[in-house]
Amino acid sequence: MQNLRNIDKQSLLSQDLGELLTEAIVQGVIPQGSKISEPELARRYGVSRGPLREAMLKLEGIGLVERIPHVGARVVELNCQQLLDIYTIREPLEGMACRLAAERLTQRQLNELHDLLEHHQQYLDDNHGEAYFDQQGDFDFHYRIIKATGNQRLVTLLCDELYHLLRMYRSTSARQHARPKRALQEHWAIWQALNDRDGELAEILMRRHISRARKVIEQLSSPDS
Amino acid sequence: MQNLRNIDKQSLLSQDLGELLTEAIVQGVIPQGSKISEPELARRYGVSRGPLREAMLKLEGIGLVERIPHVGARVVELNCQQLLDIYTIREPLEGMACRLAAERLTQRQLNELHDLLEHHQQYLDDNHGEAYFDQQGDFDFHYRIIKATGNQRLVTLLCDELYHLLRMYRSTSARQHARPKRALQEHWAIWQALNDRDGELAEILMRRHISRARKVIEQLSSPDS
DNA sequence: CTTCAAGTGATTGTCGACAATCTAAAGGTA
DNA sequence: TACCTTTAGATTGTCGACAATCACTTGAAG
Repeated sequence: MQNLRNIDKQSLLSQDLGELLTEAIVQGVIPQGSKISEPELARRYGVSRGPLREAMLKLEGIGLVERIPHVGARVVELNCQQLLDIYTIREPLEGMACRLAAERLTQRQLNELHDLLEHHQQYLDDNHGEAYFDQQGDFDFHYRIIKATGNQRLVTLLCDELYHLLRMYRSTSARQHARPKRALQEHWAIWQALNDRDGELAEILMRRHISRARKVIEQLSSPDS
Repeated sequence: MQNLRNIDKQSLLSQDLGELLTEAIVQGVIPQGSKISEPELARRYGVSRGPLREAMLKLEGIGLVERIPHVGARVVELNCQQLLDIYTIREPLEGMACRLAAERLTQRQLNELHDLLEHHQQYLDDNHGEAYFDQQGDFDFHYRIIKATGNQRLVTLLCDELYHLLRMYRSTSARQHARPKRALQEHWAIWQALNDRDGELAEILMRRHISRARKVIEQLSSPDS
């Protein structure tokens, strides 16, 4: 496990550690709510506590861990309310991203999006229950639209921060993406609007897409309706 | 300057340093684009490089400095495009915040908002050109609405991250808040909608409020219109 | 004069160690 | 038994030092 010492170019130990720990947390290898012991992790990865602490700082910034002074760091426990909060933020932001993307996506990017959806479609039609690719394809679609806005800060905010938490939730929650086919249909509709350069419609469709997903979570959290 | 060693309770050196440096950068004491030397700052504040590096990591997370491996950290240079990007993000987010706040603000909070605006109004009427308080009051208004949503992640995102950059811009750019009275009028209109529990209108007004401010910046960046 | 190479100085990244603080077990008292 | 104090252990926060890398000067060749 401790083959970290990358002879590679200028890769920083703290940076590599950050990515490694992010994956470990997101995929549930380090479970939610578990305490993170600096000496233990440092031994496990064969590094000093310095770079590890710096990596933890980064994870705290993303919101994957919570640190309490003189006590230590724990992996966050993502309850339903926090997840709903994330969707509340995503809805207007990604809606806006769609509107901008409708203006700025190149024809080549639109074609690539089309291929992505077809690829995704085929996977679902073949009835691979493989949640991994489904999730990958789902996120990829959203990522590309967000990046197409050209708003670097928006990209960082959504892709580098919030989406880690979503991936974590989907990895650790037993039920994975309750409605993959319906979601893909909605992606197709969004793509159509983008391809028509209809930003207004694309925004509405994306907002509904996220809003529907949010409602599914809402019902899970309060099944007394 | 180096009276950092707080005998206070459990204040972390890295944490205090982070807040201190944030203020220094936001207020322009450390100018935009300037290089940040770890040994120099460490000497100046009488601390080791460890906590200082951790503070820098935090600042990088906020977006106040940029770090390049093996080279060092620089204070970001906020060009107009990046500022526009921030407003692009704020518009839908704070609009949404207003809609939620219209439902969740208590009467007491609404009254406090009212007092805040009256206080602000008086300052402007007395023709204090004091940009500082104007800015303070402006931000306060937005802060309170955002916090009223109860969405902690939204609060962190806007108040703890994006708003530092705005404060930095207003402190360092010569022209400060070109239209304080007009902006206050818009705040009053928003308050009115909030007080009427008209979330839909409050959202629209807030979006326009931010959109107008964005247009002012847009014209500054490209005066050839 | 320009351009490239080597060398020097400073800065960054990483490490191990020590002090301050917290956690938990042991023991004593009501 | 319940509760508080003490104490031992471990963990976190901070420090100073060393190795790796970069920036800049010096010098030489074309």
